[in-house]
Amino acid sequence: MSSAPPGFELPLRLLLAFRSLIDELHAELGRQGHPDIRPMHGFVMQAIGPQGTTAVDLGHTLGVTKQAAGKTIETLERIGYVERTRDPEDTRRKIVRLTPYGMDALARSAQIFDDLRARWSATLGEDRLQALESDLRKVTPADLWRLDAPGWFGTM
Amino acid sequence: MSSAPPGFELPLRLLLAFRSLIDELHAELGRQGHPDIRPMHGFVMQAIGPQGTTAVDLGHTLGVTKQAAGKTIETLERIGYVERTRDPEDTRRKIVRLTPYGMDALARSAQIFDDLRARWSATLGEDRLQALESDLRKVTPADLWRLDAPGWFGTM
DNA sequence: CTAGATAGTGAACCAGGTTGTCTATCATGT
DNA sequence: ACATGATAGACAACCTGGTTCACTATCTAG
Repeated sequence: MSSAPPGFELPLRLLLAFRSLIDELHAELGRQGHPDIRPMHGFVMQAIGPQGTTAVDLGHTLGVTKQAAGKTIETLERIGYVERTRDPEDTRRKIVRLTPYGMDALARSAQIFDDLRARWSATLGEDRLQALESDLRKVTPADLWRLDAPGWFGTM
Repeated sequence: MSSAPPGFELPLRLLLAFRSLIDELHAELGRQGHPDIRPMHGFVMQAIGPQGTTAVDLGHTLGVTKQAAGKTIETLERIGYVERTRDPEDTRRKIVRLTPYGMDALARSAQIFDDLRARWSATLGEDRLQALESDLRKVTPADLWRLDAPGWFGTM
């Protein structure tokens, strides 16, 4: 039986790999006119999506409380990535929508992630990369968004 | 050319995979007498190692300020995982060492990580898992510890 | 023996999470 | 028609784990 590395290397490599993608994303986003965006903003905007959402829904999607979602929305609003409007159908609700600036960030993120994936593909070979993705799918939950990403590392 | 998934799936899967390992580690650690330990504590204790360190060194290893390292050490001391003694060679320095309780947590973590890796190996096949690890090594920095793990997601 | 570097600490601040509480609005059953 | 309960959002107080700035104590070198 060939020697397996110590088990603790695996999680570290996964985190490091994640980090390196995110770091490169944000370095590139900074160069492309989005210097103030931070990792969780990208995830949150991805979760908001083009059609908008509400604080409660967003909290539900991300697995955080509505208050936390509300704070994050406030921040994103302050830096110009989203805007809130009252829902005329239900005046309790406020619809959170990406601004054109936010849409731009989201589109650029998608492009940059594709480019980064292409770089990995060039390094590892597309077949190996697809195998890696396929393997990761086998060991992770189906729902991509329930990652409780914002702050989970600090609080759990 | 066969269809590649959108690039943003990859980082999410990496994070999710990391999370799931860490969550299972801590669920198991909780069952084995370490209910208060939290994700970053494991990393920090791993970084402290059996021979001990100092706040400045630890901060350097983890990529955070010495003050942040000091706070974390304080927390670990409070819950009994490390202890600090003055260095007789240089009375400015305080050597941080794992207590037997801390050693126990570290040993159990290592065992649990090995078990979790074995589970992945059973799910994916040992060859695929080794391929995955090898691929991750190709796209991550060599130094396993420079992950700025504690809180990095919140602050960057 | 003084000047500069280094170890640790404290204070003030920030981000992002939590729980608990409150108001406004919607929806429903009598 | 209206009281009751559920829901959306906001506010406050608090926790963690980061940051910077400032300070003391100690070591090291010229």
